[in-house]
Amino acid sequence: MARPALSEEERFSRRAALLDAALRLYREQGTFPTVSNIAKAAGVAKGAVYLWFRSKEDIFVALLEAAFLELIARLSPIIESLDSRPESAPGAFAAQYVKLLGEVPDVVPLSSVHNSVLRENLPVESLSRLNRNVGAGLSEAGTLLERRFGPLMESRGADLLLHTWTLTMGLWVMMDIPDETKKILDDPSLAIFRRGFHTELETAVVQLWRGAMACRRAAAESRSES
Amino acid sequence: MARPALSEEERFSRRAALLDAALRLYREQGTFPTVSNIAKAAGVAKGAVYLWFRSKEDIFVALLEAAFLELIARLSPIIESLDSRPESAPGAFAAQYVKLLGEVPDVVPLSSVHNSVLRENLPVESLSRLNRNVGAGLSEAGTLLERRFGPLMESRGADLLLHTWTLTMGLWVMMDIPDETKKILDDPSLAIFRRGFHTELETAVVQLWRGAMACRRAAAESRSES
Amino acid sequence: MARPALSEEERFSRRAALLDAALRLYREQGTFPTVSNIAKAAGVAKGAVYLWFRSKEDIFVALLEAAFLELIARLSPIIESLDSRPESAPGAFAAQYVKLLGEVPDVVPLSSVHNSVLRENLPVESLSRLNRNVGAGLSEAGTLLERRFGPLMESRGADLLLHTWTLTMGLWVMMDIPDETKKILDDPSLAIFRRGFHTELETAVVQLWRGAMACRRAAAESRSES
Amino acid sequence: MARPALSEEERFSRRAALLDAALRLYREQGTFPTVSNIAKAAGVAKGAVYLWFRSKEDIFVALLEAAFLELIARLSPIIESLDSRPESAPGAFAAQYVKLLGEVPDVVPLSSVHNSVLRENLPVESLSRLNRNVGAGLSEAGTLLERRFGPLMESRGADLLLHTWTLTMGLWVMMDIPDETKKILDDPSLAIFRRGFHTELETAVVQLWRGAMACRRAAAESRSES
DNA sequence: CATGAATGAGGCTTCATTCAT
DNA sequence: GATGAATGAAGCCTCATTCAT
Repeated sequence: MARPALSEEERFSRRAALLDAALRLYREQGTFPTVSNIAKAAGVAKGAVYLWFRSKEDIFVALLEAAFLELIARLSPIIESLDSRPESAPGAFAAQYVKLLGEVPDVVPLSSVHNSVLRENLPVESLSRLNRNVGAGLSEAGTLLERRFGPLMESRGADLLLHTWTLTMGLWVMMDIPDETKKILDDPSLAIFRRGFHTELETAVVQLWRGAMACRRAAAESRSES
Repeated sequence: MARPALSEEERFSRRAALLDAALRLYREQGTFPTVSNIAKAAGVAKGAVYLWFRSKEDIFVALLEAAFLELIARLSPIIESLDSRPESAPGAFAAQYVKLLGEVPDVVPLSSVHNSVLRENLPVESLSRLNRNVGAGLSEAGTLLERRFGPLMESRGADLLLHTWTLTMGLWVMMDIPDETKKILDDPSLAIFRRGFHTELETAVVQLWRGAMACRRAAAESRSES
Repeated sequence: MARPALSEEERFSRRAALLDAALRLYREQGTFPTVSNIAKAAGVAKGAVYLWFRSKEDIFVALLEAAFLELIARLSPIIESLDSRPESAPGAFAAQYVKLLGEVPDVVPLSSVHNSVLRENLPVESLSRLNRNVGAGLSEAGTLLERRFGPLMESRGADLLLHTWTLTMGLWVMMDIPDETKKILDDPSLAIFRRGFHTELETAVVQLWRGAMACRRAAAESRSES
Repeated sequence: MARPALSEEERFSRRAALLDAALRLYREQGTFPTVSNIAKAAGVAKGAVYLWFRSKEDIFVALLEAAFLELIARLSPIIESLDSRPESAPGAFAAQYVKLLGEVPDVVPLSSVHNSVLRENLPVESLSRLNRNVGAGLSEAGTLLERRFGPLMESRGADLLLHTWTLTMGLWVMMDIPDETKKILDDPSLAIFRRGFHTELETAVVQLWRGAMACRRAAAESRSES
C-alpha cells in the first residue's frame, strides 16, 4: 500500500498526481482516459481516484479549471505589456497570445471537448466554482484591457477576450484532427489545414483585434470627415 | 423478414432511412445515438445497419457529408444575391447565412463533435470522399465570392468562408451547453452565454466580413489620405 | 458463439436456462447470485443476460413469479381434495401443504428475501405482473376454500391462505440459518430450532386452521349452550 | 485526534455511540448502512469502528442483541400483569405486545433481515453470546407464562412466545415493502397489505393465543359434553 | 488509541460488432 | 438481403477492511 498522504501538501500532491496522469493520457490518446487508466498511470488503485474526485467528470472539470486559471493569470501581464497604439497592439497581442497557448497547451483541447465530456452527469458543484473563478479572471482581464485602450474598447474588454477565445476554439475544432485524417484533406481549397493551428490563429486574432480597434477608429475618422 | 432491397433506388432509400433515423435521434438526444437505437428507429434489424455502413463512424461521416453538401449548395445562391458594395454585403451575407444555418440545422452540431467521434476507427474511404466533395464545393463558392467582390477579396474567397466557418464552430462549441449548465454560468462577464447562438453569430460574422472588406478599404483610404 | 435462439421455444428456453442457473446458484449460496455468475453458470456471456432481463432485480421477480404461480396452481387440487369436516381438514391441509412446499422448494426462500433484494431499483413493470398473477391465483384459491367450507370460512378464504403464508414466512425467516449458526443455538429454550422447518410448520398450520374453524364452531356451540 | 478512551465507561460509550449511529441510519435508510457512514454519523474515523467491532456483521449482531434484550426484559412485566382468565388474556397480551413493539421499534426489522446480513462472515463469538442471552431471557419469560396460566400452558410457554415471534416476523416480512411497491399491490385479494402491520399483528396474535388457550378449553368442554 | 488514505475485488450495465439462421 | 441473439471487453463506481502515521 502506498504511503498515506496525511499532510496538507501530500494531500494536494496526490490530487495533482492524478490530474497529471489524466492530462498525460489525454494528450497521448486524444480522448479523455478511463478512470481505471488514470489510476494505473498515477500508480494508485482504482478506488483511490474517488478519494479525491467525486466522479470522472469531476476530474475533467478540475483539469479545465487549472488550465483556465493559468491561462487567465498569464494573460494579464501580456495585456499590461501592450503598447496602447491601435496599430501595434493587435499584432503584439496575437503573437504573445499564441505563444502563451503553446505554453499552456491543454486549455484549448480540454475546453474544446468539454461539451462532449460533460453532456451528462454534471458535477454541478465543480462547475459552479469553475464559473466563478473563470468569470472573475475574465472580468479582471477585461477591465485591464479597457483601462489600457480607453475609448477604443468602449467597455467591451471581456467581450473581445471572449471573441478571441471563440476564434481559438473554432480553429482548434476545425484543425485538431488526427494526422491520418490530415493526409486525406488534400483538396487545394483546404490549404488552411496544411498551415498550422498556431499560424492560422495568429493571423485570425490580428484581424479580429484590428477589426475591434482600427476599424472603429477608421469609422470615426470617416464620420468626422463627412 | 423484410423483402430484400436490390434496385439502386432501394439501396439508396435504405441508407437514407438509416441516416434520417440517426439524425433524428441525434437532434433529440444531443448525443450520437447507439447503433441499436438507429436501427430500431429506422425499423430495421441491428445487423442491417452493417449492410449499408461499415461502422458507426461511417454513419456519422455520411451524415456530415450530406449536411455539408446541402450547406454549400445553398451558399452559392446567397453569395450570388449579394450586393457587391462592401458597406452592405457583410450585413446581408450574415443575415442570410445565419438563416441558412437555421434551415440546415445539423451541420454545425455534427461538425463540432466530429473530432470526438472520429478520434479512432477512422472510415478513411468515407473521409476521402467527404474531403473531395466539400473541398470542391468550397472552392467553387470561394471563386464565386472572388468574382463578385474582385480586388476586395484578393483571391481569398475560400479562406473567408473558412474563417466564417471557424467563427461558427467556435461559437457553437462555446455556447452549446446543456441548459442545466447554462444556469450555472451566471457570472456577469459571461453575459455572452445568455445571448443566443444565432444573434451572437450574426454580429460576429458581420464584423469578420467587414474586417475583410471595409476595413481594407478604410485602410486604403486612410493610406491615401496621408 | 452459442447458436442463436430464434424459434419461440428456444427463446423461452434461453430465458429458462438463465432462471435455472440463477435458482441453482441461489440454492447453493443462500445469496442471490451476481449477474456475472448467473451468466457463467448458464454458459452464456454476461451481456446475454440483458437480452432476456432488464436488470438483476428483474430476474429475481421472474423467479418469484414462477415459483408463486406453481405453488398456487398446485394448491387448488389440495383444497378440493379436502374433507369438509372441520376436524380433519386442518391436519389434512397442513400435511399436504408442507409436502407441497417441499416439492416447490424455492418459493419460501425467495419470497423471504424479496424485500432485501428489491429494496431499490424496483422493476415496477415485472412487479405489477407478479401482483396481478399472484392476486388472481390467490382469489381463486380463496373462493375455492370458501365454497368448500361454507359458513366456517365466512368469506375469508384468501385471508386464511395469507395467514398460512405469513406463518410460513415467519418460520422460515427464523429457521433458515446457516448450519454453522445452528450449532450455536444450543440453548434449551431454543429447542424449536432443532426441530425442522417442515415439522414445525405443519404443527403451526394445523393450529392456525383449527383456530379458524373448530374454534369458531366451539364458540358457536358454547354460545348456544348458554 | 480524539482523546483515547480508556476507562471501562468510555469504552462502553464509544461502542454505544457507534451502535446508535448505525441504528439511526438503518431506520432512515431501510438498509444496513456502510461502515463509512456509521463512522461518519458517530463522529469518528472509519478505522475506529474496527477498534470496537470485529466486522460489520459484528455491529449488526450487537444491535440485534441489544434490541432483543430490551424486548425480552419488557416482556416479563407484561406477562405478569396478565389476568389469568383465558378469555381476556389473549386480547390483553396482544395489545400490550404490539404497543411494546412500537416502543422497541428496531427488533423486528433487524431480526427479519438477520439471515441476509449474516449469511457469510459469521461473527461466531458474538452469535454465541446472543444465543445465550436471548435463550436465557426467553426461558425465563416462558416459565413465567407457564406459572401464570398453569395447565393451560402445559409447559409450552417458551414455545408460545416463539410462535408469537414467528407470526411477527412473517407479517413483517410480508408487509415491510417500499411504499412504491405497495402502490402496486392493488389486487383486491391483497387487501391485507393495505391494513397496517400493527393492526394485522394484533388480530393475529389474539387468534394465536386464543388458539393456544381457549380452544383447548373449548375442546375439553365439548369432549365432556358428549 | 485514533486517523483516514489506500486497497482491489467485485458489482451492474452498455454497446459496437459478428454470425448462424 | 435481413434478422436479432450472442459476444465480451470496457466502463464507472462502491465498500469492507487494512495499515502507516
